[in-house]
Amino acid sequence: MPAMSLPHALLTALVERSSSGLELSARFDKSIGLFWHATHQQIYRELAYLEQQGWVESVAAPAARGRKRVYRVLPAGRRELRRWAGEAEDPKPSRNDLMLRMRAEAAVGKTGVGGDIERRLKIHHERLAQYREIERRDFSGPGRTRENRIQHLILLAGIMTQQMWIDWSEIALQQLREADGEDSRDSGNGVDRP
Amino acid sequence: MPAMSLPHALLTALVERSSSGLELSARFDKSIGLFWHATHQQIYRELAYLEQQGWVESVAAPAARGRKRVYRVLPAGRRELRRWAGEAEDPKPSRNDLMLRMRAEAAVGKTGVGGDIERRLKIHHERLAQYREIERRDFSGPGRTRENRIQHLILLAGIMTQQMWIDWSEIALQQLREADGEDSRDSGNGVDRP
DNA sequence: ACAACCATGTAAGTAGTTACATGATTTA
DNA sequence: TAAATCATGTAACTACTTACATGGTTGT
Repeated sequence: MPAMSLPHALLTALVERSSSGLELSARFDKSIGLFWHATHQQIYRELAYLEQQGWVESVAAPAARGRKRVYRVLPAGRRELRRWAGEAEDPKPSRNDLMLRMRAEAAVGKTGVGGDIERRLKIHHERLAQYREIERRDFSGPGRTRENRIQHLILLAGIMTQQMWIDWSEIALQQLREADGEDSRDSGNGVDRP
Repeated sequence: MPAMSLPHALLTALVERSSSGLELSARFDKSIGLFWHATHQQIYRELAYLEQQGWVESVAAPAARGRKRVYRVLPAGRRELRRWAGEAEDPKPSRNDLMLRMRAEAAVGKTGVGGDIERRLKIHHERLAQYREIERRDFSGPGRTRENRIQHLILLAGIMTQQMWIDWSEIALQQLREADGEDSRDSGNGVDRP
């Protein structure tokens, strides 16, 4: 059986709250968006699939505008979600194009990849600040329910990921500066590996 | 213009050493494999594309078996690789299905996701040990060339990633055990956030 | 001559992205 | 009544995966 992550991610979001496609699309980026992304086109396609499987039902939104439809999870959908969540799967090597560019730089010489690392460093700092703010807002009191703890753990994974790339970027920039410096003069600075 | 990461990853691997498709496929997993994966089917397809672009040329392997062809990067390929490596691109939120399953567990109750975290913890430990071994073998002397430093940085990113998931997994398992414990009795253990 | 393996591929399907189309409601 | 924006979709494409096919070489 294939992985089918996206349909189950949507099922989860709909268990948390029944929504229309566009509402889902907006909520998706803010919550699950830390570790998965989907465009609205994909979401509409998958919603049709969920309904065809009998996992959700949809009704035209009452007293609402246009063609809006609200999707609601059915018991069969909850069962399916529980089944899927218990499945085991190996962690996939995450694709990272920066690492490919690094390797290309190693192979063919200076290409300016350092500039991109600086750009990304800023982005990771911004995201970290955002996540810390969410943590302060939603997970600082003694909320202690199982659900609350798990959601905090997911956010924590996001925080740790951003922090890791910040640490790595700073080491990388320092190493690249040093390598460039040694080309001209001044070799022998104290450099320690992390 | 699309990202086109895979063709450029292959170009990089071929700059490092001219190879046949199957050799590439094997080398790929060991080096670039930390941050990208590709099946041999994909690789053959992309090799045909690289040749069609005039970035590589291939010759029937001399004194070799069967239909084996060896691919070699042309000057235009090097130029293209340098151009691509200097491009800027935002870090993509890495897709992580475990985080989806966590969120599903938060939404519909206990599903046994903890068992999978334990399984993954072992896998991350194994990978970390492997990477540390590579580090010891290939990057422990004072190799100090720019190329050597960059390749070490890529490996370092792999090491830091594994370490991060080990740290996270241990926190997560502890939190899940606590949440389960508090359901029955014994609430109030000293728990600190990292 | 047969098994094991080296080497390259085709076909079909799943997943994700980009560009564009369409109509309905609200706001200026 | 025009612009903005809400809401849902289609079409075409790129990227990746899984299953299978085919022929050549080496070892027994």
